[in-house]
Amino acid sequence: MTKSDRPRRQKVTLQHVADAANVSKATASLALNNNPRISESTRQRVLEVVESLGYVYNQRAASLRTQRSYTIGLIIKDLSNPFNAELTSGAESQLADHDYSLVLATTDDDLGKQTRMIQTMLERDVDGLILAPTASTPPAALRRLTDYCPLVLLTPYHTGLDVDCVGMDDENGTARAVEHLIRRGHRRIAFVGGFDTDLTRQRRVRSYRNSLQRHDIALDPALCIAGPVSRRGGYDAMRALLRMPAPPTAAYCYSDVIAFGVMLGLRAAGLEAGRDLSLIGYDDVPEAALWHPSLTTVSNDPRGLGVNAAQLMLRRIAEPDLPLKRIIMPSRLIERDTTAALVKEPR
Amino acid sequence: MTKSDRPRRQKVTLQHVADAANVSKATASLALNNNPRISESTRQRVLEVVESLGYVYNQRAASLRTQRSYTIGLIIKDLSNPFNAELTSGAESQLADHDYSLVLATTDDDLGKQTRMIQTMLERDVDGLILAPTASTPPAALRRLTDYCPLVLLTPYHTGLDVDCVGMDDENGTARAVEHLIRRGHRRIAFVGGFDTDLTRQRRVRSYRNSLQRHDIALDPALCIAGPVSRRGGYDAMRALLRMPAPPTAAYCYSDVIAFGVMLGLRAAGLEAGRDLSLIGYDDVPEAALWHPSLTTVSNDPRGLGVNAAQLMLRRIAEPDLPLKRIIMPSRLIERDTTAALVKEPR
DNA sequence: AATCGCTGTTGAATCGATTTACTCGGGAGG
DNA sequence: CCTCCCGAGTAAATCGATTCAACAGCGATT
Repeated sequence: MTKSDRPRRQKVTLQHVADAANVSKATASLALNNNPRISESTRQRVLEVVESLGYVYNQRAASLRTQRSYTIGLIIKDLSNPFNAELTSGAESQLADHDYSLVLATTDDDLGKQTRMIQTMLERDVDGLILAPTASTPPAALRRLTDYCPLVLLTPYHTGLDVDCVGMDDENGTARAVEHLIRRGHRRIAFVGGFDTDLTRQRRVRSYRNSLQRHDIALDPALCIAGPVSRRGGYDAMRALLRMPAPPTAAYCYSDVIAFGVMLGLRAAGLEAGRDLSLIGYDDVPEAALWHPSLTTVSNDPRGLGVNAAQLMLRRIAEPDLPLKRIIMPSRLIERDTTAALVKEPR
Repeated sequence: MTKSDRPRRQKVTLQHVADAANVSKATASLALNNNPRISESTRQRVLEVVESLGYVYNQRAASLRTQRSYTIGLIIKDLSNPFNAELTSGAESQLADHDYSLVLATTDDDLGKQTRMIQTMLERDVDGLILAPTASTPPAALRRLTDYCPLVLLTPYHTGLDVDCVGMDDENGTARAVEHLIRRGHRRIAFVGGFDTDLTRQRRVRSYRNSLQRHDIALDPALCIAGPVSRRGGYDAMRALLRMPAPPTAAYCYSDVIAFGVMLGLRAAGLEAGRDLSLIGYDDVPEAALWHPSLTTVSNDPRGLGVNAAQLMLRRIAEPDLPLKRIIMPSRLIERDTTAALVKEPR
């Protein structure tokens, strides 16, 4: 048996509907669009024919005339990352609520692939593009892009471009975490994980340094460790830190997964987070609450990020002349057991 | 400052390109499509003009004539689930490799929303639809759908329809897990988590029962516990099991997250998985290897599932008359610490 | 009876590409 | 010298909708 046994049905067009309902194509179109100039009886007749013929509206054909595709492109680095999956999920449901479809593409953080995907999106004629640009994206390319379609960037980074942005508040989230540690009496606080090419990390490191300096704590470059964003990365970093002559008493990690690795590294040395070292992660992934001991972390709302990006895009499409908007999503510190009082509260 | 300061540029069409290159629209089109009838010098001239005017090809307009949109729809239940995120990621990259775009929609496992999303996809005129149908989907609806576009179902369930399918091998995965426990001497083996409306769970429960019967172990319905797919669900189920007069000595869980809950439930009673109860999960999520003790689990390849679904769709589009194909992805058992020998190996 | 206004409908142009059938000038073959 | 063919290019139809100016009826007004 092959699929050809039952051939695909011939496509039913508006012309067929019009013929069957004994009206013109124009009338059929207006009827389906609930135009008040069409009488109720005619509209009903058209609707009945639509039903009986199994007509499906061809948005693609219509968009040629209307110049709107009701389609938004989303370009992210990858979907394997739960953060991005949540973000995408939020954007998708927000768009679906407004009858827009989501076209998805990933770049694997590769500029060449990003360029190709942007091109594809423009050829697909999306009504707007939501883009998480790779770090190496030249600002000129983004500016040029705004000539072709509305753009929303997923970054809090102020590029000096007049482009709508939605991003996380890395600065404040970091400041809150580091100051929490300082308030508990810590002076030697490590920053663990991530690579310096990452814009998000650059922002967090900057804020980490500022917080220390605000409290007159000398910076020790050796306490800022770069490495892969994985458990392994955290594990290795912790082992290295423990070999130092004066190991840190607290660590602030670029992400929760790194923090988990740090905890494993500690445990391998017979130490425990919370008791022997205060630890804070970033992201508040579900395991953070369930790990033992539970992880203090900075909470993000990736889904909210996606929702906001989609909302902003829809607003921009509806009112192109609205002033620029830059949304920074707040972060908050979730206090759990890895920062239970190690050193007594001062005073 | 408002966005209107720099107005969007007027769209450049093929007609503009043709005019600027002093050729007809037809010639311009043929040149861009590398048609051999167009001389090399003319082709070059057209390409130069394309570059200088910043022309972008309008796939949407072209598709009206060619009847191909180079777009595939993917409808899943939700993206928050890492399994689905991986699946989507696999499908997207496979499609991108063949210059197809992915249009994504989610149903939240709601039949009404699924119906609406299918309708939207058809209106968007996708070249094919990959669908993870909700359990309550009437087979007739799926059959009707095949009249409108090529369809690939994400399910191993044999619906009796002549539709291409890609699914996981729940039966074998389950059999392997349960027989592993039986071989280690267990007789009272619980099945934990999920609800009976879920087709995947139905298949696993069936296989679980078959395995027990094959080894002449009497079924105890009280050992099969339904509940939410969450840590909480696993926790509550385990507490209930421990209150039984004769608690099970092993548990097979519908998913890893449930297994994590079971471990927490055990721990709350002063017991430990691996030592006091053998435990197997399903999915092999990344934490499974890192939890303490590490979790024995059935490994799936969700990304491979997505890749296969996309491949099958592309093949179907290329050769509509190919025989039906039903791909079952193999599962394998990953042995870790939660099934370390509790009872001595028999013999 | 001529005019007006109103309602409901329609013919035709349009969106931006593809594709078919045709033109045109020049060289090969008889 | 006439025909035929060939290579290079083009005019026009087409895909399936939207949209607007125009237009039939028809009852009411003058």
